[in-house]
Amino acid sequence: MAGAAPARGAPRYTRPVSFHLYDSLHREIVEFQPLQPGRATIYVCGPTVQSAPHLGHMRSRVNFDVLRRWLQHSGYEVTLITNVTDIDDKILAKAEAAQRSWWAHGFLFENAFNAAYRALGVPSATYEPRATGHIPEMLELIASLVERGHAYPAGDGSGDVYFDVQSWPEYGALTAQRVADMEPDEGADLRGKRDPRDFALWKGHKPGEPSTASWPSPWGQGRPGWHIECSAMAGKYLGDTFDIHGGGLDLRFPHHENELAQSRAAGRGFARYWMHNAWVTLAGEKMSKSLGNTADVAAAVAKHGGRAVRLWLAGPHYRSSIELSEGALAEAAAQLARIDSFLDRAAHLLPTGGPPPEVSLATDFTAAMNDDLGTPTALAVVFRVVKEGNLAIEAGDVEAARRAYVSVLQMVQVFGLDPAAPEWADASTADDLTPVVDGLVGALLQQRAQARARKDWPAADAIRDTLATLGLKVEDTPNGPRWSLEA
RNA sequence: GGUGGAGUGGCCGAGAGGCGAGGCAACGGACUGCAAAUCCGUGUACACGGGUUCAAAUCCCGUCUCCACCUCCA
Repeated sequence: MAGAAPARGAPRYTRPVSFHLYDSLHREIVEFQPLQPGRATIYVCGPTVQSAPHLGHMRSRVNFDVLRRWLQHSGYEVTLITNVTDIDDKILAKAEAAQRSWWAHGFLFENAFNAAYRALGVPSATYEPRATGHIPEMLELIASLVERGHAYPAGDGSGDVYFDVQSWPEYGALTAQRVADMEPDEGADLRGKRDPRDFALWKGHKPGEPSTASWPSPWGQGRPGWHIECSAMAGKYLGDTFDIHGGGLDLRFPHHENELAQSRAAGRGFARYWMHNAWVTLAGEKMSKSLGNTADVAAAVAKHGGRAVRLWLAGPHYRSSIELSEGALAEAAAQLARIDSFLDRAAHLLPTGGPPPEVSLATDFTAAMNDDLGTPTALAVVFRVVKEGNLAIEAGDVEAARRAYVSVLQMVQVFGLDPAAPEWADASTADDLTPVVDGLVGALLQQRAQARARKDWPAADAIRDTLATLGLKVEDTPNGPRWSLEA
């Protein structure tokens, strides 16, 4: 559990009736009180589209998707913005190495990220703005900072513009650091900075860089720095002040610290709450591009299924790091199979055409989710109701089984794991073939039934084994045999 | 040097002073032609050493080990 935020201790409350979250700026669990009643505005930092997504990237997106779903389920109208950083040093460098234009390179990986999100059942955000589409908003913000004395053009004529860290006393607030204590960049080239900790708002165009990667500005041709992008886009789509800013814990410094400083120095309220998810580790170390210990999303999805990978990501608490292993993914798949198995069994009990029973969300599930997205406890509630439902089925209590079915379905929807939800439609590509397969399997199962009727067990088992080798699982139930596709 | 976390049974993973979250695996049982699924039962876990307390995994002190951020990173 390395990497989690401070203890969730001290002042506790029992059974929060409204959403509470751990605000990483103030380092405590607080009640979520939106700027506008009934509305929640959220900005989550998206990827720099420089290379292929890995499982670590997915953690943030899945967790904030669960947050979005939970707030929606709680009655909020949620506006979620996730940006695409489609211009930066690495994109330029990697595009050149790959002999592609920087925008083609960026779009290639933007698509790859989107495909990965879809594979894990994460729908689009409300808007997903690209940095390059918001240069005017960034220039406006930079101009405002220069005007207020918090930014200055570099002294070396490079055309860079820097944020003046010393001019902003609150700098370091998000990460509880004092500027003086920060590790000095030893021997670093100041490049016209007043202080080595000053960061670039605007980067002057350099010879050799593609001219298409530069835009005119009052300080000359150039392109935006990374941090200013998020401030500008958050401001454009959510306003000067919005509710929640999210992202991975590793973005806290410098990215979020810088966003916070420059936005507030420009007179904006910016985010009212900050949420940071912990990361995915591999052999105890953080998964990251620079370490090279990344794991491919597509491979995990192909092996275990997107829903299992999603459950693996969403099951543990978002502020705990999670270790990637085959065993952990397989276990998530097993957990999912238990839930699905119940849903499958209980679905048959629902009256066709009639309205499903009205069931309110389990109160302890609600309490767990309201307590800073307590997904582990919430998941335990899911399993409890699954068991209750299974017992009801065994006891022939159809009404109780139906209620459990609806209850589990509701909870699973909050996790984004409803097997019937549209985001998983692609996963079951067998759908249009199902009638055909059903007919063929049905014919075989009839033969098996005949064999069983004359107690010809070897023949019956042979049919079952044949189907098993094709990936079809046959189970005998009191209501006759059922078959399903093995995951 | 500064900042912030983590160490829980075979495994994963919650909890945060007093009834062993939950899941996976394992073993026994019920059901089944055999399975599968399901249900029932089986565990005396909280890094180490002290301390506080009627009671400590949870609070305090100390120790060890691990991870992260301060440079691009979800």
